[in-house]
Amino acid sequence: MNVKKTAPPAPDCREQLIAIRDTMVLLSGKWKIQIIGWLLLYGRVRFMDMLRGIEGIAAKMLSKELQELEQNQIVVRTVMPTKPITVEYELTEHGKTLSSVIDAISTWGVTHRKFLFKKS
Amino acid sequence: MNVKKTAPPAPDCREQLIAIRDTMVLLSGKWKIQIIGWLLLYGRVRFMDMLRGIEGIAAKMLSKELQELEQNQIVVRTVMPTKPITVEYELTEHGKTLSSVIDAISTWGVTHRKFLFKKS
DNA sequence: GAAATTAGTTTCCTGCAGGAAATCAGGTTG
DNA sequence: CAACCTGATTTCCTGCAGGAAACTAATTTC
Repeated sequence: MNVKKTAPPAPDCREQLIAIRDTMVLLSGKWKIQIIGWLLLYGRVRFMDMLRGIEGIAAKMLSKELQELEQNQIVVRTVMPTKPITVEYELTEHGKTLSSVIDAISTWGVTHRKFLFKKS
Repeated sequence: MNVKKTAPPAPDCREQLIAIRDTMVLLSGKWKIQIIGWLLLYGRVRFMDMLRGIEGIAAKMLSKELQELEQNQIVVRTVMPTKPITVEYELTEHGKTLSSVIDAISTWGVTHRKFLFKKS
């Protein structure tokens, strides 16, 4: 009976795992992280610019994802009194704190690409 | 015609957005980030311990997600010559570099919780 | 030899995420 | 008034992600 026991689930670690799950629930959906990345890079952006810029996204999806982000206070929606009405989206102060997450993801993507390159 | 033009998609920003997408493809699936978080916290872990510890996951899912992570060289699988055979999983050196991402996600989750608390 | 444990695999089923296209509604242009 | 732009919303459809449960197979314990 000397099967190596791995560590039991410590309660303090649980919290971190819960925090991870909570975050991922907010960021769930195929497009949310890309949308936030876009907003971090460009600041205040019009709906149509995102629709054209984010490759492959459909209007319904963009609209829906933005609504969810707005509900979670990650994004603010502003209707502009322009000729054809335009709507601009930007990150809230709280939304901007997601830059740490997005940066980490983006940076790791570059790291990973280098890793694959070294191998081949 | 003084509609405020938002920034045009600059090619150098594109790269970052692609890196984000690449990372998220690797981490896609309901359980991968939680699994990696678990491995970061506990190091080398047996299959059954994860199955019991990660709340709600089914054997099929755990097996499948681990296989995908192994294919992407995030995780190593080791069969141990124990009495009932056991299999241990751990992060590769490359997999461990994901800690920057997981930490950011975990930390933000805590930040977000505080943010919600302040509001209420 | 029955029961249990480990690590899966297989099958079957379902919901919903997400895509395509049409529609709407307000405003401007020609 | 027809055409076009904006920012959606609605409908319809499909695939596949993911869950539950049963089964395999090797080894050990009782």
